[in-house]
Amino acid sequence: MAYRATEKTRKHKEEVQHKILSVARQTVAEGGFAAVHMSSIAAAAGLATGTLYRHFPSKADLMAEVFRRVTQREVLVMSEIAASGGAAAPRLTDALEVFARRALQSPVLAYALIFEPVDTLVDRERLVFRRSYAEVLGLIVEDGIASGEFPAQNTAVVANCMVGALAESLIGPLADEPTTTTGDRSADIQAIVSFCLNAVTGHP
Amino acid sequence: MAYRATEKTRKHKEEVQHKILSVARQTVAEGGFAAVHMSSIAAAAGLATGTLYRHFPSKADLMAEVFRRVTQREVLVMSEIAASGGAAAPRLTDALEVFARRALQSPVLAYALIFEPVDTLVDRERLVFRRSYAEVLGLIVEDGIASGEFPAQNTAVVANCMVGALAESLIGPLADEPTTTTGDRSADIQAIVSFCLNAVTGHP
DNA sequence: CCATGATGTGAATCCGGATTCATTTTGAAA
DNA sequence: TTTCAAAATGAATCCGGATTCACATCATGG
Repeated sequence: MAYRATEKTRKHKEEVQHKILSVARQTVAEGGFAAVHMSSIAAAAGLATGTLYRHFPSKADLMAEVFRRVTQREVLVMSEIAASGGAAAPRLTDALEVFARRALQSPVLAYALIFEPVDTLVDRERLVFRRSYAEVLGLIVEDGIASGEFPAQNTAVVANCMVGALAESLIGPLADEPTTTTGDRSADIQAIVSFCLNAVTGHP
Repeated sequence: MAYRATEKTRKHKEEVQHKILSVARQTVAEGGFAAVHMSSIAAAAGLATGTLYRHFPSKADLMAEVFRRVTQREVLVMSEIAASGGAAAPRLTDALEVFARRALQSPVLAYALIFEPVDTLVDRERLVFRRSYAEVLGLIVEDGIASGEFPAQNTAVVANCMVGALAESLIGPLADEPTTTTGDRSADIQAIVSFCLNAVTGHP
């Protein structure tokens, strides 16, 4: 026995992985998944192409990992808001608004996470991602129903509808190449939020 | 001068093009865009691969054309319903229901048209497609506002929200491999329709 | 029947980026 | 210092389907 992994080694390995993921994340945030190439990631991370494969079995896996990390953060932000106490309606409003504001803040990333075609592995993660959002929103709606704020309704479907409404109306338009200059977007946010609130609040 | 295109020739050319488009459409309907290969299209149409390129400059163009034709039909169906007379609310209901029913009738095609990643050219068409749907729905909402059935609202955003809600809640779930066996889907349709109607009808 | 250009053919080529792997470098222990 | 194994390297390879193209066939008008 003349070699054994040690603390230092392990730490270094972790750092490298982190570096790779970080560079990849940034690349995605700037140019979407389409802009990601193993060679450029390697270059930007100060590594050789082959080295990436010491840490990730394939580009698809790397992309999936990046996706997972970014979306986890996003969902966390929303779920924290959802978990805050108080009436359901304002919580729902807040949750929807956060989604919207964050999306408009980093449109490229938002587009990448919600719509951009990548590959099967990432698409699978995307499903999880969307479902997570739906779950968070669904929980709020359930609370509202329990407390009598909202009428009874199919929370699963309703939650999906809200996710779809947000995605389509906010990010869909971003699919056009040039990010349309805006500011009146905040008006859009209002419209979307009241759309969803009306829908959930219903009226007998 | 020893050759000139004639009626017969032109007709034949058209037939071949039609055949190609038809075969391609069917392939997409059965297996999505992923299942389309120039070679198999050619084989199924009884042609050589190269022949396809006599009629379409590239696979992307062929796909885009297929997409365009199929979606035109779809939008037409909905817009006819939208244009029928009567109050806005029932028209909106009908329009949404038609979308839903058709989507569930051919899930693979619906997924292909709404979500499946293909290529830039098709993605551009998809944008047009979605916008067309939104326009149709938006017109109904405008009618409703004009007639006092619905309160004033941002019709453009609202229309997008409805398209998103439909897409996400109906077709999103279809992204899972095995088309989940169903029947209770019609319950989902009801939930989606009332979601949208509540949203648009609002409540003072 | 001939000349001409359109149309059809399908095997060979192209393509661009992911992936591999023989080689070199580095770190650990003895 | 030496030896073993992990880690790094990056040029060469691989890949699979779109695309091309040299050649054959067909339709047209003379």
